[in-house]
Amino acid sequence: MPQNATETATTTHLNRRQRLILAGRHLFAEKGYSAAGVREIAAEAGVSIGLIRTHFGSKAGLREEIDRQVISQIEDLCSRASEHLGTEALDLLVEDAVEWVERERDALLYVRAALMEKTPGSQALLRQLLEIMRRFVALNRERGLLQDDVDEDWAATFLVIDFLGPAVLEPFSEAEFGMSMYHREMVKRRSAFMNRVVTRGFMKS
Amino acid sequence: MPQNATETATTTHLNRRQRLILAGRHLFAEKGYSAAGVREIAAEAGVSIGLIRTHFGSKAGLREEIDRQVISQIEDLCSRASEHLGTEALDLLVEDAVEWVERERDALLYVRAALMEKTPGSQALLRQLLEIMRRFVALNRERGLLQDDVDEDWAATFLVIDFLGPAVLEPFSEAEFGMSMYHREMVKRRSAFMNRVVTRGFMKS
DNA sequence: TCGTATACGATACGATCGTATACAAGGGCA
DNA sequence: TGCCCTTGTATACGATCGTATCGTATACGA
Repeated sequence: MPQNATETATTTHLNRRQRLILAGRHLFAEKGYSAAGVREIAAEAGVSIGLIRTHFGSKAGLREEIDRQVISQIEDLCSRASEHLGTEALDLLVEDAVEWVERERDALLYVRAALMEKTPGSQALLRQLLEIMRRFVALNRERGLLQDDVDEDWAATFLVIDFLGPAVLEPFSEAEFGMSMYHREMVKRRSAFMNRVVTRGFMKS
Repeated sequence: MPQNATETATTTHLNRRQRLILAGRHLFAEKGYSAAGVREIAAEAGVSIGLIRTHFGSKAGLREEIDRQVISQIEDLCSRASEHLGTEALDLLVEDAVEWVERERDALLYVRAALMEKTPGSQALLRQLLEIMRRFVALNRERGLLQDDVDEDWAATFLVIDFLGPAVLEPFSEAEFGMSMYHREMVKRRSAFMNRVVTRGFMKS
């Protein structure tokens, strides 16, 4: 039943399916997979429960589809930054990430929630982040932008943690810092600090 | 009904109550609050479901009690490190944390899970961590161990993220790194890397 | 225009959820 | 001894969970 006559069958299909994905992503991110019910998701999407079964087979199938879409977004997000080098690339990644978070806040919070529950999707997501950061570190070493005797594995892990950290803190950010971790002002300060840390540190030896 | 005649009423009480707390902590950490059922918790503790109501009023009450105990443990953990200065204190914190994780692995994973769900308990926990790191940074500044023009708020946040990061990655660690994040070898490398980062960074400017 | 496949909604089903109730055993005290 | 409070188990209750089923509406090819 198209909502208006101009919609074709195909767009209606995609719309309902996509509405379910967006609603699921939002509620999984907000309350966690277990706490978010299929009725709630269907209600938020404005469709009936049965559609989840039709399109995704089950609640778990819906999650898998959401995982695919979000992982794809992260790939796009990081591909641009990985073409650059040095702290400039990190700045670029932060910049893109901020733009992405403003546009798709639910996707970020979904990543956060997914990492909390150990699923094949979250494992894939983390592996991908690690891979990206490892390539970044290796590339910088080849170009001589790395200091001597750096533990490259840990450098990559460090970058992953630094990327995920703000997302983990985000739900508490308003209460603790008075604004989102991805607020312009916050990002500017964080970016400046991290830039300094990776090049000079902040403590005397 | 004591399980054996040598147990007094009091120790039986404490044992059953504490067994519920330990089982709840374990299952909340493993599957998340929503996915862990009261029957499952009671079964793991080896008591009947009704005891949760008797001792904690409800499932939520049980969580609050677990929160209190875990927060108290974190307090103890950090109090020793906060009496020291410089990178030495960080090493000390890492050392204590490792010993604590080996002893109370569930507690760490519970912290991780609690941070994923935004509850009063998790908010309190994060606030406490931030407070500890802020004091640490301020103390180091007073003693002249901080470099000039450091954004102290972000330095504290950075330390919190660095403290929580390994816990967040822990469930994936075996698959990605072949060992726990808190394995001796892992800790040694991480400690060395972080020590270097906070004093010199790892990239050329 | 008819036939068929698909999209969709309404509703029913069985399982499991957290909680409430009923009741038993034992300790402390009058 | 009689009473009460605590600790504890067993079980029942209503709600909600995810899923299955079925009827119908729509789209599209012959």
